[in-house]
Amino acid sequence: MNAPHFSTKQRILDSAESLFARHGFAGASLRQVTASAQVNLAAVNYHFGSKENLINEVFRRRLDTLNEERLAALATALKKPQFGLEDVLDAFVRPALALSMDHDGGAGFVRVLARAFAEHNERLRKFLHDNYSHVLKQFVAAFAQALPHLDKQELYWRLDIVSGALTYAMADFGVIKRRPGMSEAQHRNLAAEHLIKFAAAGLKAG
Amino acid sequence: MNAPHFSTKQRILDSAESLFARHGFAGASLRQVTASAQVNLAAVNYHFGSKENLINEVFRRRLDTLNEERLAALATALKKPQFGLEDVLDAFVRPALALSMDHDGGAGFVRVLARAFAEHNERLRKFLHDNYSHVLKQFVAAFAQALPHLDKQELYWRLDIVSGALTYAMADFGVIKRRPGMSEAQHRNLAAEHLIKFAAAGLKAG
DNA sequence: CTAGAATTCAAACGATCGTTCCATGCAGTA
DNA sequence: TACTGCATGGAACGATCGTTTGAATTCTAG
Repeated sequence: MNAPHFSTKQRILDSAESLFARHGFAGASLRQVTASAQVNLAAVNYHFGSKENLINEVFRRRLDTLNEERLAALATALKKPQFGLEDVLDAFVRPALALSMDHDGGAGFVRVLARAFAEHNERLRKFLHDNYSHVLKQFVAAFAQALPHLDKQELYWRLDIVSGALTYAMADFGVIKRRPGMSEAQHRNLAAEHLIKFAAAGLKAG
Repeated sequence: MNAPHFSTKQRILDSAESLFARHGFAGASLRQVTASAQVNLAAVNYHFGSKENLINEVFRRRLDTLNEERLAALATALKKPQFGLEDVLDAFVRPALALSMDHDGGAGFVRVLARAFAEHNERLRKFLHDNYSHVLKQFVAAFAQALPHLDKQELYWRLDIVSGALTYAMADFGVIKRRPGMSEAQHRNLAAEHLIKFAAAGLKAG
């Protein structure tokens, strides 16, 4: 399935991402992963140490760039003389949406992300918190600035719903068929508009 | 953990629900389930035939009554001279929200439900479709009536986001602490209002 | 009370899990 | 050419998986 001219590590990561998306972290075995990647079984423990560490690296590979893109987009949005809620949401949604429509595996990763949400795995949450909590913090601050009428507890509560909804929606993006005669870029823009409009309306409501 | 004066089947279902919520369907073994239920390992295959059938029965036990309550609430809402979007959403959300705040295991089941959403398991989806598609149909018809300005494709698209968002939100309800000095019933009502307001705003937006 | 059905039990089945070991292949260096 | 390092190979480790078996036990109807 995977071309042999990529490195062993990369092919393992690609196969792991795809199989974790389809069968979950516990449901996909290292034998399935290495068979799909066409590498030896022992290669996983040689290159990654353990299955759990492989899971972490699957996340790190995508989240490093994804969160950089998000922070860059947020910084751009904050430079606007008067930025609004939609600008903050756009900075959060659009990079992930682009990833979810990526052809070389990114779509699978967003489904892995949705699984991680549902898992509530303690070690996985610790890993994500240790590595990416600064991103969440900056966005919470920006949301608080754009939604001054919400107290902190109410804001957290609504952001929790929004992030869950967005993750779920983006994970299903591969399933939803786009209208005939519409390019993929158009479809992505339309989807982003819907998501942002939807989330903004919910956040502002009340 | 489980009182021994309940039937073997019921104790297995209780333990399975709790462990599936915490570790997933593949992650929770039948040995963990039967140990927690304090029954013999073979009891699962004796009473349920297989692990997969046990999973189905975990869903059936809660969804039978949950969907009955939803349909009853929807029928009541439709009797109103002019029902609105919020009434339909209320009929959908409130029974599930009550379950998610139930003390005897219902809270765990909603997390199981969120997992099923993320799983995209084919056999599980078939089971849910075979048993409860008529409920979804009635709600879609009611939503279409309350949102006449949305075409069918747009409605499906938004309902997909809404149901995913609501499931995620309700699954996390156990985590969110209620304000001090507020009764649980008050907290549930407040949460229902927030969810409905949030979902309604998103559905009506644009 | 007893025969027969229903249930529980300990034990084991083969399969598969993550992990480990050690030999082998293959660079680049002295 | 011999040595050294990393990388890969096949094979096996002990543990655990879902499932099955057959005997022991409990329940129930006549």
